[in-house]
This record gives sequence, C-alpha cells and structure tokens, in this order.
Amino acid sequence: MEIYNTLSKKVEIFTPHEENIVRMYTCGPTVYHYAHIGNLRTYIFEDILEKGLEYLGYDVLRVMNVTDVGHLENDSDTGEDKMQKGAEREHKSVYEIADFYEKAFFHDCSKLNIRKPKVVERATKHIDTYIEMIERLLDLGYAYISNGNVYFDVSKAKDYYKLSGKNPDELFVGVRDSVEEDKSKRNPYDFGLWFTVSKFSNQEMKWDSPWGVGYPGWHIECSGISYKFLGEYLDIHCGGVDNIFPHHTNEIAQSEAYLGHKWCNYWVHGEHLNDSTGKMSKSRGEFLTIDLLESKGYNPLAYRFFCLGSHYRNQLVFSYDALDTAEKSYNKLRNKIKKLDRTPDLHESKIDFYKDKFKAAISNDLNTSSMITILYDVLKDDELTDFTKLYLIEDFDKVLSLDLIQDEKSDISEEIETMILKKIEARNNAKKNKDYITADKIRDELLEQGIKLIDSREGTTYEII
RNA sequence: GGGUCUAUAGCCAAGUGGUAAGGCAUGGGACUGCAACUCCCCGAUCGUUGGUUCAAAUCCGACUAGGCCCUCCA
Repeated sequence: MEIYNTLSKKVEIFTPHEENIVRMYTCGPTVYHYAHIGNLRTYIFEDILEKGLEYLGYDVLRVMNVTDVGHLENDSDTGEDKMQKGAEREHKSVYEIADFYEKAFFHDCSKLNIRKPKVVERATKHIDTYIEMIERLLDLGYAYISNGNVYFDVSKAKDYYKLSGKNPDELFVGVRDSVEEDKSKRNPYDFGLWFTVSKFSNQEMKWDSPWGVGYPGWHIECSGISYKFLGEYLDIHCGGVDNIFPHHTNEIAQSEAYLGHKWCNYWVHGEHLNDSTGKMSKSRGEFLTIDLLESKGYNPLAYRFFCLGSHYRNQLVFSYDALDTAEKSYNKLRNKIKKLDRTPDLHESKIDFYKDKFKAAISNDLNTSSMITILYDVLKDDELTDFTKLYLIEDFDKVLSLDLIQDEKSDISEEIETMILKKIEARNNAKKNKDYITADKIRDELLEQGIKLIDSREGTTYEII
C-alpha cells in the first residue's frame, strides 16, 4: 500500500513495524458538543483506511481517545475550557456532558457505518500514565516547572518542526488577536504538560500529582493512551490537518523524548470539509449535524457516499446541491444493485481481476473515487453473472460500507400484499377505462403508505420504500 | 510575513511521461395515458506562461487564483 505521509510530504510505500500488523492511533473527539459533518468526514476517512488495510490482509489494532477534559493548554489563550463551557451551557456536570456527547458521537458514527474502534479510551481514565510520563520528561530534562505548571521545553526536542515544516524564526506568536504570551514559559512554543494554576473558574476536573492538584495538558493524553495501548512503536497516526500543528507536533516531541527513539512512522491527515465561505466550524454558519441532515430527509449514507466521491486529502465543499447529487447517484446505484438476479451462479474467472483492481485503488493512497468507479465497472460488465456481481459488490462493501446490498423485499404480511395487489388491479381497470384520475389517486395513496408502483411493459410491480 | 495544499467539462472526479475513466446534472431519443423507474445517444486538450523531452494534464521554473495552518478546531 502507498500512502501520503505528512512527515516526508510524499506518498510512501507503507511498511509496518511488525509484518501484517498495523498499530493505528486516531485522535478522537472532544465531547463538549455534537460533531458536525466536517468532523465526521475525518472519521469516515479513518474508517476507510482501517477497513482498507484489513482488506489488504493486515490486522489493524486501532485505538482512539475521547477527550473529556479541558482542552486549553496554558494561559496564553483567553478562550474557555470547552468541557467546562459545555457544562455551564447545559447546567450539567462535565462528566454528564462527556457521557452525553460521547454517546451522541458514536451514534452519529453508526449511522454513517463508521465502525467503533476496538479500543476507545477516555482521557481522564489515564491520569497516572500522564503523570509517569511527565515525571520522566522532567528527569530527562525535557520538561521544567515554572509558576506551578509543568512545561515541555521545545528547544530540547529533536526536529521539533519536522512535521509542520515550520520555521521557528518565522512563526508569529499569537496570530489570533486574543492570544497573550505566557510569561512563565522559556520559549514561546513550549506547551503545558500539567497545570496546577488554572484561570478557569469552577474547574471541576482535578487530580493529585507530584506538582500539586491540577489537570493535564491536552497533548499528553494522546501520547499517553497511545503508549499504554499500542506500545513504543506506532505505525499510523491519523487526525485532521488542523492537528498537525501544534497537537501532533507536540505529541511527537513528548513521545520521542519519553521513549528515546522514533515513535510513529506514518502521519496521515484528512483534509477539511468547507462550505462556500470557507472552513466549517461549530461557531459560524449553519451547525450541520447528521441529525439535521436526517431531519431534512437525507440518508446519512448519502453523505458518506458524498465523502467517498472525493479524496481524503482534497478539501471538499459542502452544499445541499452537492449532497442532493450524491444522494441521487447513491440511490441509483443501490437501485441497480437491487435489480440483480440473486440466483446462485458464481463465475470465478474475473473475480480476481476486479479484486486486484479494488486493492490497487486502496493501495493508491486510498483512492475512494476509483473504488466507486470499479463498482460501476462491475455492474456494467456483461461477462459477469448477476450473482458474481453481487458477490464482488458485497466484498467491496466491506470497505466502502455503503449498505449496497439490501435485504430482499421486506417481509410484509400476506394481508398487505393482497391489499396491494387488489389496488394494482383496480388501478389497471381504471387505466383500461381511461379513468386516469382514479388511477393516479390509487398510485398516490399507495405512495403515501410507502408503496411505490413501477410500471413496465410486463405489468405493474411495487416496491416498499 | 512564514508554512502547506490545490487548480482537469455545469458539479464531483480518475489520470503518476505516450495522444483525456467514471458518476451526477443538462439536452436529444425509446418506453408511458402522464409521471417515476429503466435503456440509448451527446460534452473538455487539462488555471496562465516558459522550459525539459521524439512525446507532458502528467517533470522543472515563473505567474495567477483559492483553501488551510502558524497555540479553540476533524
């Protein structure tokens, strides 16, 4: 498999540390609010990556964190603690907020056929690991204590700017207006590992530590959880592009300082979903959630299909027009598949040919758009029996997860079936008598009940929708 | 200011040096009482400009436009 590595800024051949096993870490959500569809795009991409690797024969050990503790790292930011803010907004405790939105997040994921990673860990459950790591970083001289807080000394890290490609002399401190410099740091880019001095009022989440009661910095949680569950060597670390700096940059600094060797070989980042005005965010424009799309009548999987039509490293612009188009293509595709004859008749001859093509698309830096094209190629191939097509499509859907194979006609009672057939007969009679008003009325009534009539040369059939 | 990515038909998009896949939309047609469904047909020389090469959308340079990052963010 070839995949783009942010570390080298090149597409590289993927080689895990241990043959056939992939240790993969993906940054999870901060559970202070619902996820918007842009957040979810990244998780769709990670889902495809995980399943794609499995399709190629790897065992994937995947870990994800859930951030349920304050997200700000030091006094240089005048923003608020997101968890605390969420709690205040809804008059609940931060723990209740975390529970609620974690559930909501995975609920959204399941609607999008995003598989929940086998290991999902709350940041607040591993405080002891962070403390142990921070102690060692202090011992090794990578960290220092200043005004009650523990900071990581960026100048001690090897190749600190490797991932982000930034040049320290050119960096602007506090590009955002609201940022003030933190006077207790040695270097402006030093970041907090542990805080005992909090400017947040009513900080609910606090733990004992050798440096006093406080809470961990944001970055240490990913390093800690990854180390605890995946060990010293990581193969793939994923996240959104916005995490390249500072979050992933700082993770590398901490983890490699702690471990004393290179930690993760492949850094894979998903691009953002934009709207017509730029980046999608929770605070600006329409707050697009899966629930909102559903309430407007969209199938969540149409959104997944929309995302798969584009490449994970391309920015994608969301619009309802684009989603309409995607949903239409998606429905047409499913319709074609539904019409395939399920009589068992498997022809092996071209199966490997198409499977290889599909593998090649996965291996080509996760070319989801090509994967979908292969689906159409299979459907159009006259040399394949319908059953063979179904076999291949079902196989590909292990990765695509678009519910392409639908169940046979849902089992409706004989009673209802008789009723429908009677109505069809009545309509046919009306049509014979050129009583189209009655005929259309019957068709509309059935449609209201979710029964769609399909006229063809051979007669009229129906479909439950 | 620095970094980074992108630029292919109305939209999404494949293409990784040999003369532009696919999907959707539009238009035309078949079918239909009408509609839906289905089927058939139709579209681009690849942001601009230099260069390398027998050959470039594909490599290199410049330019233009746009996105994102530079301590909230997927």
